[in-house]
Amino acid sequence: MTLRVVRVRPDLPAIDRSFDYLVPDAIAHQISVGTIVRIPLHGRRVRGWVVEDFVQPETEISRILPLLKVVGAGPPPEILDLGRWAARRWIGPDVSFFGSASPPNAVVPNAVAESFSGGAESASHGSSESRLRVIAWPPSMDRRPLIDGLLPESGSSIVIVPDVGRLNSLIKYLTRAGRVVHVMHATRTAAERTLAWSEARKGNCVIVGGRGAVWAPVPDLAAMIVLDESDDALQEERSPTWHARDVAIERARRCGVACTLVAAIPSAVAVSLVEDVERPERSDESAGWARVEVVDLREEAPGQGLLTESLARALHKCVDAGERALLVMNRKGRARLLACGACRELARCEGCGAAVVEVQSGETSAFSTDSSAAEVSRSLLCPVCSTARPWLCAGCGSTRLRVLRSGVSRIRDDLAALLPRSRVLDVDASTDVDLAALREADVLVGTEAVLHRAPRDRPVGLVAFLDLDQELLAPRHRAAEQSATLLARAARLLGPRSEARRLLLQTRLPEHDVIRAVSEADPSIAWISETKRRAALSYPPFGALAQLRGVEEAVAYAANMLRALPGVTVLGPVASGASFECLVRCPDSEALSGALLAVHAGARALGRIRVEVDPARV
DNA sequence: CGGACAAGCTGA
DNA sequence: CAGCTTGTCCGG
Repeated sequence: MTLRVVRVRPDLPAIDRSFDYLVPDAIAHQISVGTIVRIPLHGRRVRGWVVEDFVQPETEISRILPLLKVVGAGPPPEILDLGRWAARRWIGPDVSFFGSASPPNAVVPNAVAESFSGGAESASHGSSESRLRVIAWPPSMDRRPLIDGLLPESGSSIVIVPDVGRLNSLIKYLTRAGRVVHVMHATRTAAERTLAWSEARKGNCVIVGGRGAVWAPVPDLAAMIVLDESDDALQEERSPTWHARDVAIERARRCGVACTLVAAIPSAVAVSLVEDVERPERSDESAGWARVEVVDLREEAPGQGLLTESLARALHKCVDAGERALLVMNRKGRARLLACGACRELARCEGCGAAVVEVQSGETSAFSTDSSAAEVSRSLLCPVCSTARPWLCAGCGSTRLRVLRSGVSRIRDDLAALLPRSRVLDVDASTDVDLAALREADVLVGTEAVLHRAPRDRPVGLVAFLDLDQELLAPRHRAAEQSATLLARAARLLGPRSEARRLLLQTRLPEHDVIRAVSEADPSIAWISETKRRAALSYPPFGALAQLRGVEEAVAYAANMLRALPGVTVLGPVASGASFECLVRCPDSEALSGALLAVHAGARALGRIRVEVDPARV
């Protein structure tokens, strides 16, 4: 009788290798590739994944220890492979992907006889429909029938949805259509996610979830659908910065099944993957976008700040109709930049010279129904060195300070004055505002979080971006696409085109292609111009980007090594706060992975380097 | 990662 | 030279 030996990858990201273990007879029937086990390693007991079965051990059999126990079922072999692909693509440890593909709690493993013997996925359920489609679907056009139509009758499908808010109506719809739906979403409890994972393993179902759902262990994948494909929520923020859209495309390709990407304004990456972007009939398309009103800030009377005449008019109309208004503004706090009304001196810190900001004592209530702001005591604070200063000009001593740039809470007060009978509430992602308070509010003002947090109890009659240029011109290469996604989300809240409801955009760039695309209900204007821009810069999809960050020596060393490689362009390193960073560009992501992996091992000796492939900022 | 063991710094 | 820090190695 020969001893059964398995190769196990320990769940220790810093260890870049696997180890062999003996399989005790008592648990032999529960072990297969993917099974999560507990192993003894260097005096510790750690979790790991069986990555190979029936191996010929490399070390003497006498030194091999037995597995301690079976923790539970893990990802099927083909998902481990997909995880390895992602690990290379985004330069991360394979175990971080194995973790994403595993249930949060233990799942009883199948007996070996039951388990789907390898390649179940490769037995294509999608038949000849193995193709990639990109659909530009207007934000307010019901996409549920579209999705239902994309789901094959047999086999399992995975639907990735970044926007949790839309999840429930989709689930209800599909369930009513007779589908067996399981939800795999980070907002669910561990027990619920574990249950969905083990149900997915049985196949013949529809998995609906956030980005983590691309790893669902369905054995009979037949269709992959990614909704709001251009939404940044599909990308993991922490390294490895994997993107669910790209994993979905790869998984579908490997299984030979159809993959469909849907977005109001598809990303340049998505558009580059297909011959033609599919769109609804022109009349349906324009009906699916809210009416847009562009306010050219250059033509507005000076001194009124962001509360323009047009905005005031739209607000009154919305509030009078009993509908809710959402105002988006990405500057936090009160006045961010002040100047003396008498001598025009910029209000700066006497210590370090940084621009001081306005703070108020006794600033508490989220509601403000009056605007007796004069009675609130105001002072100045340096955001750099925290030096406080009284509310007066350092140059001439005048107390008449003029606001050059105002923040959310300042606008909230001005709105309260403009709409004395309405409740104005400011919202941001950090503060906890309870649902009751949100429901009572007639006007919500804050960062883009207002678009996510607005309750659905009342129709939204107005969404206004007070300073859209903040988004359009943000110093990130994806700024235009991010703005487009934001505008599409706003348009969705407003519903189909109607005379009354509108999307109001305040800007100094009324001719910007993202604004034109939205106001003309023609998303191609945005993706064509974005594609041109990317091509000119050799940015994705016309090249691959990564950002390296870490201590100076390590980044400098890596940058020099990379520069020496053919086809690699390196910008930097430059100091960024306490650390250093550089930008690496390659003709394609395979070349980028190859270059980074070649350098990574050597650079690690000099100190930790954080690698961000497809960085969202920069 | 985290323990083991080796080589380096300090102090009375 | 004990006693502690810092570095390098390695795991079945």
